[in-house]
Amino acid sequence: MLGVFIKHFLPLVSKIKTLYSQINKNISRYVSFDQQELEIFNSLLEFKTVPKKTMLLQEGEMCNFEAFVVKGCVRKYYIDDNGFEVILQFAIENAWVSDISFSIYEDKPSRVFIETLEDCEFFMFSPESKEELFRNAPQFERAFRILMQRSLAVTQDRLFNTISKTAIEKYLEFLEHYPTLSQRVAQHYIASYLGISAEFLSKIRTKIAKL
Amino acid sequence: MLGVFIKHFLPLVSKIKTLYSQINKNISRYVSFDQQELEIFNSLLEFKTVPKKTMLLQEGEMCNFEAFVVKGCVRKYYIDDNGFEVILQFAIENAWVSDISFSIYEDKPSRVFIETLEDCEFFMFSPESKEELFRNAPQFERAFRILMQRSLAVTQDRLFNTISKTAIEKYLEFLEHYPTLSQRVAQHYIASYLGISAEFLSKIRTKIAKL
DNA sequence: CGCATGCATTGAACTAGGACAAGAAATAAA
DNA sequence: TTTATTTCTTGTCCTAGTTCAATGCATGCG
Repeated sequence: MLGVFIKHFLPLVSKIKTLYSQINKNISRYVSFDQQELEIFNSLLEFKTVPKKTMLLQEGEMCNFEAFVVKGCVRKYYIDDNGFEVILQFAIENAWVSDISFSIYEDKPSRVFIETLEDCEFFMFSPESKEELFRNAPQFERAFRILMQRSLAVTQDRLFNTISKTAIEKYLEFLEHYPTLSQRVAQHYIASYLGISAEFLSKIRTKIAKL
Repeated sequence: MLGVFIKHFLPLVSKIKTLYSQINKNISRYVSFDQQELEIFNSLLEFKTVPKKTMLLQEGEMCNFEAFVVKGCVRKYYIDDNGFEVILQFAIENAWVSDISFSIYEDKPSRVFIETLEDCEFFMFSPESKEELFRNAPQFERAFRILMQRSLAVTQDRLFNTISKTAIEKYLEFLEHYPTLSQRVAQHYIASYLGISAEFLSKIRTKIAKL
């Protein structure tokens, strides 16, 4: 009996500890928290395992989570008027994904989809838990403000690139910026992220390879 | 003596009151504050009048302000590798402008310029004042987080449009979204904002006019 | 007032990137 | 292993948008 406990339960406890320390490290990046605050935070998170090719959010639904990617890879995308997918974000280890856009144009339903591309592990955070967190440990308000601010900076930078750079430049910059991602996800997803057609990306790649 | 006071000073006091109520209304949009909190907030703001065509921020400088536009219009823009301006934001009455990007790639100097397009009135907010505000009235952390969140949603939406829509669609959507702006700023600025050439925007406009 | 500088328009030639189609390669499924 | 499905490549033709003039129109400014 004790043997079973040691063999199965202890490693699990140890894994969970590692997972919490992963997200705690992330949230403490710009604001430092004491042990008690982190425990409040951790108690409000829900750990979740999701197989690949699973939809976390469908068009028109209300997004009732913020997800921290412990492991795996997801894409967040829109579908435009002609039925084309436009990928807004890849989220891999230690990134956050959620849809915040619904709050803007309250009348229009959100067109955002969020889908896992690999088997994933998440910490999920509901709006209610978030409110409770802010009530019990107001310092987190600050941490989330800074996270938001960084996302905004990244998005602005990407907007600038999208407007001012050629397809080749965008692709090279993508490779530099997300070196592992080109191995992990299909080319046509990268094309969709860069705002170019899959065929053209392929042509770019052969051109680059010939240099 | 009293006559002078009544004639000059009282109207000024009244104007200042109106100005404060304008920014207070804006900051209270998603979080409500009591009178005392608003007074702390107001005491940390600096009111500033700036003539048109003035640079508030130059490339490479550190952005040491967040500006609330009381009156007037400014543009925030990057310059790309070929020397072309790309306008990231127009800020008019009741909008905030600042450069938050410097915090991301700490090594590279910021390429952002902020310039007034009309005679402007601002409330300026320094990073130090902001910290002091958060210390003395932590509720503001929340308000600024939500402002950030809205900016992010707007920017994401714009990124999506930039990628997925044609120039005509983008222009029509711009007109709908910022109806007054097309009267207030030069066409080529709007073209730069939409990510198209000034000539092509002109062609689009004549095409639209003929319908 | 005339002049200069910036702004909008129009046209002609050009190009980056898209759309479509058809095959090759790779991955999954059976 | 064979088959099926998805992904990647390559070629041809096509178009949205650019670039580079040249010209007319404003607007400010000495």
